[in-house]
Amino acid sequence: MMGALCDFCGEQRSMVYCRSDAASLCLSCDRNVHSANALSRRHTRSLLCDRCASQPATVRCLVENASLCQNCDWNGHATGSSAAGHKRQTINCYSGCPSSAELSRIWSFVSDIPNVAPEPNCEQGISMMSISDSGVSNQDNAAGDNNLFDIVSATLMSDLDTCDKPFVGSSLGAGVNLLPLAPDQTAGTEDSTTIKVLYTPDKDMFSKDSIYEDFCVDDVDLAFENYEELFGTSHIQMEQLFDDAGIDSYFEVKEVPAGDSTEPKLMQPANSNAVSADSGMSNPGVKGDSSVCIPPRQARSSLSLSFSGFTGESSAGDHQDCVVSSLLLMGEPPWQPPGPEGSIAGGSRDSALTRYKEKKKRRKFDKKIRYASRKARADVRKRVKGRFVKAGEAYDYDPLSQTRSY
DNA sequence: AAGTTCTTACTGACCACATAGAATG
DNA sequence: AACATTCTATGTGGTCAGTAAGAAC
Repeated sequence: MMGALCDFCGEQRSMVYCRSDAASLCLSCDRNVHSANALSRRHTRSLLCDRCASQPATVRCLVENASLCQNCDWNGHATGSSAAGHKRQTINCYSGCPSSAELSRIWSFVSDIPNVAPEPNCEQGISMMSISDSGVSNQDNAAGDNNLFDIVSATLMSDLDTCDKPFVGSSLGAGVNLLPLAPDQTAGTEDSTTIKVLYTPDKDMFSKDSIYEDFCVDDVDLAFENYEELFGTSHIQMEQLFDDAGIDSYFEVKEVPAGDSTEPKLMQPANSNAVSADSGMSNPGVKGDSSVCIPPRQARSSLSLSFSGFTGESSAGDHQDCVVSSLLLMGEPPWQPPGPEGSIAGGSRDSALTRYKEKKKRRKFDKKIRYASRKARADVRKRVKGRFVKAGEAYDYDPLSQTRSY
């Protein structure tokens, strides 16, 4: 473990990473911050990567005895390297206010978990994301605590050595497909919109010419939780994706000359959104024309409905879940079988990626948490009707105790 | 079809205060 | 030029009032 300090107290060694807060925290501050209110308790956290100490670890290398984020794992265990065969174990995310004993249970490989007692007012204990052999399920459905990125990242990283998972084709070359389970596949879950993530056994996804090398590895962190870096935007910039040149500017959808057979036409985003299409949800805000300007919140609502099982996290994070998912899905035609005929021509995709990267550099950032410390303080500040009150004055809402003074 | 009422969704202002950054000594 | 101190502007989240749009009658 590297010696990065807690973003909150700046004193203790950080051990866990909270995606919602984009902060590395020691266990003590993790407990304090995430017991502040019901919302913060739903933040999903994971161990910090031992290698880069800046990203959440998703896998434990049993050979190196190190917790690694997706990026470090993929870099360190690249196909063809001597470390490629290392046995690895998925690291679970958690939410709530777990005690040190509970953390020890899910992170049995970590020997030095400090003794941290759960907050007395934290009635909600640990909620752990679990990985099943056939996919992923969330045991805490009642809490509405699903988190797409935990599920995606956890499953993506699980069992790299034994890629015998069910396979569903992908036009992105390989990787992750987000597919709504058929009713008969959702045994044990009551939510028919549960998303099952399937890891494809195509190890060529790491190859030099793979789209992934361009799209994920060298440009951004592979982890889905880095969607903000990947797309350089939060949900608030969703409209930006649709205005300007629109989403089309990222993935070629222009009509091409009939004679140009090397430039395949991609499906319109609205039609290519496999999840929304298959969810059976109507989407009044989205018409066939992808350039239609959708009011931001309406667009988010529609997308959220499509991912109704994934509305946990904080206000920003949950919507971002939907955004990135839909973008990923919109960027690829659904349900295509693997192989050359199912993948997008490299030239078109490369140009799209080039444009994406250029636009990413130009993009402006609006709403974004710039100071985690300020957010942390605002999260625990007493209020009257939502307004901050002076210390010592009467308040009607205390995020820490969730009690009202009158 | 036109007008009124009701419902729903969305936006921006408000508050205290720690702190980043600028200004000054 | 380098450092210390003081001052100013900024950012943070929950709630509410105001507004707009759509539905119902």
